Amino acid sequence: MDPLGFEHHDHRHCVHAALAAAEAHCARHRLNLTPVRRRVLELLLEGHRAMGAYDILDHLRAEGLGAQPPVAYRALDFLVSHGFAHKIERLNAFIACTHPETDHTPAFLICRGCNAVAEAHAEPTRGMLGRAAAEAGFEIEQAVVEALGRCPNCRKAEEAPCA
Amino acid sequence: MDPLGFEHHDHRHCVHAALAAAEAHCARHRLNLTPVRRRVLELLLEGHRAMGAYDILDHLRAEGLGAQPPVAYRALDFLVSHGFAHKIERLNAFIACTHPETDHTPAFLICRGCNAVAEAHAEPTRGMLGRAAAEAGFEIEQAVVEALGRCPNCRKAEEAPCA
DNA sequence: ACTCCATATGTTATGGTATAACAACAGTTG
DNA sequence: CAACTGTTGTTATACCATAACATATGGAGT
Repeated sequence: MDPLGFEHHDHRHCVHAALAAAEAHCARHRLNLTPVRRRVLELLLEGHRAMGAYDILDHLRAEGLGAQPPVAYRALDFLVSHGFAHKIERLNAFIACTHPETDHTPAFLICRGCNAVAEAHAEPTRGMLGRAAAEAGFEIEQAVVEALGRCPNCRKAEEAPCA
Repeated sequence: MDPLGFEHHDHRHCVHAALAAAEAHCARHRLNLTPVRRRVLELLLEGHRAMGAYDILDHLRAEGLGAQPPVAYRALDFLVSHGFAHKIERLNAFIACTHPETDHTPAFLICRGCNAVAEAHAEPTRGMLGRAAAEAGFEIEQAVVEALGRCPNCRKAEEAPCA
């Protein structure tokens, strides 16, 4: 397990840092990072991959933080709507944001081998799509950009099947 | 109802033309455009918008063409895998392709006012996303590009609330 | 004609994702 | 304290999708 940038890194550290950043952000913006919401963000950060709402719910249940789907979905809605997490439409799953604070339109690279997800940056209002939208008189408010393919690790594994 | 390019057009004609084109393509490529598959494509073309699998299924049922979900899903799988239709991940719905034959990576403009969907063309392997993927060593095989926003008609309606 | 095989359809059952609707409670503001 | 806002808890249900197996249908080869 070493997704996101498809590289290894100090995971323990990044979880804590992201959590602290989220807390600071919420304090600054008068947002209520309740125990459930905080824990869901932590779970997403720890998992460091796309997780289904019911995966999350299983953890919450085990910890006595809520037993019904709406509990998980509400926490996820909060995180997504404030930019702490994103939904991967293609997977019906959620993932912690790797650069919150930064105003960004996320794009995802989803590996079909290991399901790792890396977050990149897109500018949907530019390029061909932006031009097409402008021509059609369409106002883009939000965009889902998800590329499916194979991450470097899985490509390597396929070329050199030494396992 | 006048989606796709967000403009009015001779709908009757485009349904027939698209259906004829699909038939020709299937004949040429030895694909089996069975009654169910043909009818599902026709429904998508007639509806001219994103339709859920169960919407489709309701029609099929009413026409005695199949009563269970797999019937609809299988026909949709066929159409999608041969490029006659696309799945809109964001809506969990399907839409007829507006330019089959052409080899293309579809991108969609989805209006949150009227749910109309226009199909544009994207080149995910270029631009920022392509660069990010190349840097990460990620090989893009397929891409989902879906922009949400407001179509010209709904924008107009909002500015001049004369209804 | 008959068997074999591939493809397509039919059906049952189930699994996975998501939300509506309402009840209860906490904090805070006037 | 009363009214309000926001959060959580719970029930119930709706919606989306597929696994698994049974049944047909239509060639290809003999």
